[in-house]
Amino acid sequence: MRYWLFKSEPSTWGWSDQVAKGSVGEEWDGVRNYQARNTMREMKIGDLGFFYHSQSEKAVVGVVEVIAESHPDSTTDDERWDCVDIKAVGPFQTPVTLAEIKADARLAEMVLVKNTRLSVQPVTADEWKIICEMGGYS
DNA sequence: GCCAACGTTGGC
DNA sequence: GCCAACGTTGGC
Repeated sequence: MRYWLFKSEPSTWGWSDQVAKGSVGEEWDGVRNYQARNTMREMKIGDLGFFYHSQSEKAVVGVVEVIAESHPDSTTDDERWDCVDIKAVGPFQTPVTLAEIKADARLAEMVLVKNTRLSVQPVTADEWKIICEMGGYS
């Protein structure tokens, strides 16, 4: 079991949109970046991920689960682009902000901090645990 | 709204 | 194959 982070602008596709899809979930489509795509290709069904709101909010707001492994992105005919499907699992009691993450020395090596522009990222088991605790998620 | 960082494209 | 130009993302 591995852990990941999915970044989205809430105005385009937010946590509430993801929740509205329920257990059916939704494609994490629209990714046009090789590094992010390669990360998605490593995902397995049952892996968990953080759902992060970029732009105005800049916070981890909930947890999602991978429900379909990498497959062609239905929003393009370009066969270079794949994506996975995810469903919402549950919200954080308290969103964990980027500022809080940056303020915690244990999280200084997070991809979220080191490579701010990457939209799909790996998260280590330690980072996962720390952020879940910060968010009151169990 | 600005700007830095980064990825991609295209000319040579 | 290199590198300049350009476009996009995302934090501030």
